[in-house]
Amino acid sequence: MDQKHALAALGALAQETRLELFRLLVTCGPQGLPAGVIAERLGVLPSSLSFHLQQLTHAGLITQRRLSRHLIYSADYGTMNALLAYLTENCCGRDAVCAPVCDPATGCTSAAPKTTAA
Amino acid sequence: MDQKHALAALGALAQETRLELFRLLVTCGPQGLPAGVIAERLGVLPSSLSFHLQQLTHAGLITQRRLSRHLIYSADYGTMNALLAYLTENCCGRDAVCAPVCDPATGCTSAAPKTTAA
DNA sequence: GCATTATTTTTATGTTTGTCGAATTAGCAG
DNA sequence: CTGCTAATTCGACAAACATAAAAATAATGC
Repeated sequence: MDQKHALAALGALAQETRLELFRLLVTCGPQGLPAGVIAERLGVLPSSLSFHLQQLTHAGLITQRRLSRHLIYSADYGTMNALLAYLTENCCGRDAVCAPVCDPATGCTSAAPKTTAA
Repeated sequence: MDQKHALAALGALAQETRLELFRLLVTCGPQGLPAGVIAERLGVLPSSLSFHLQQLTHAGLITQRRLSRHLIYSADYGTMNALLAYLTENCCGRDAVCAPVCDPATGCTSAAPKTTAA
């Protein structure tokens, strides 16, 4: 992740509706939610939601897929992890990065795997 | 961290100068840097820098202390960690939080210690 | 007290951003 | 093709934001 992408991601998250929306999708995992359900849950007009979904999508924080008439949105954990890594890069003057790794496949583990060595 | 504070932090970071500034301070550790040095390094006018320092301070991402005539700014790792935790809360539908822990005292370790020692 | 350096506050301006309602595209069923 | 639902795009307006120059505050040393 470079500065440009980090700024896009941070800018996308720095808004009430979008932050709620992203956190909602984060808890839903790769399964995601259709736009209509999201609009209802957040209590936001469809046109507004569409605007915010676009911002998050453009920032790479969420992805879209179609299921019949519905558009399903889900969080992009890769971008999320990259953003966290960018923010914590070289923290405390070290070469290390104290970033988490949220991987829905492995069940949301932190940076250091407990048993399986890389 | 609640939504209000998270929004303040994200909004503060969602700006080129401030993101650079924060990352600079993150790499400097608790020691921090005086405002003048930061202004020179980032190539921004003192008045602009002051504005951005205020935004970051108000968001709780950095702290200020005086050293003679200089005002020294340093990153607030506690707020940073809280923000990362907020973003990753209940990820993948679990109760867990895959948040990192950046602690300058212990050397910026991730949630799980890097070596075998617990 | 007065000059000097370090930093902040103020004021003004141009740009970006969020919201809402209406119109539009997209897919599906009869 | 017509109707129906799901979601997006468009257009206009108010609000929030970043920037720069100038004035003001704060601490230090003579």
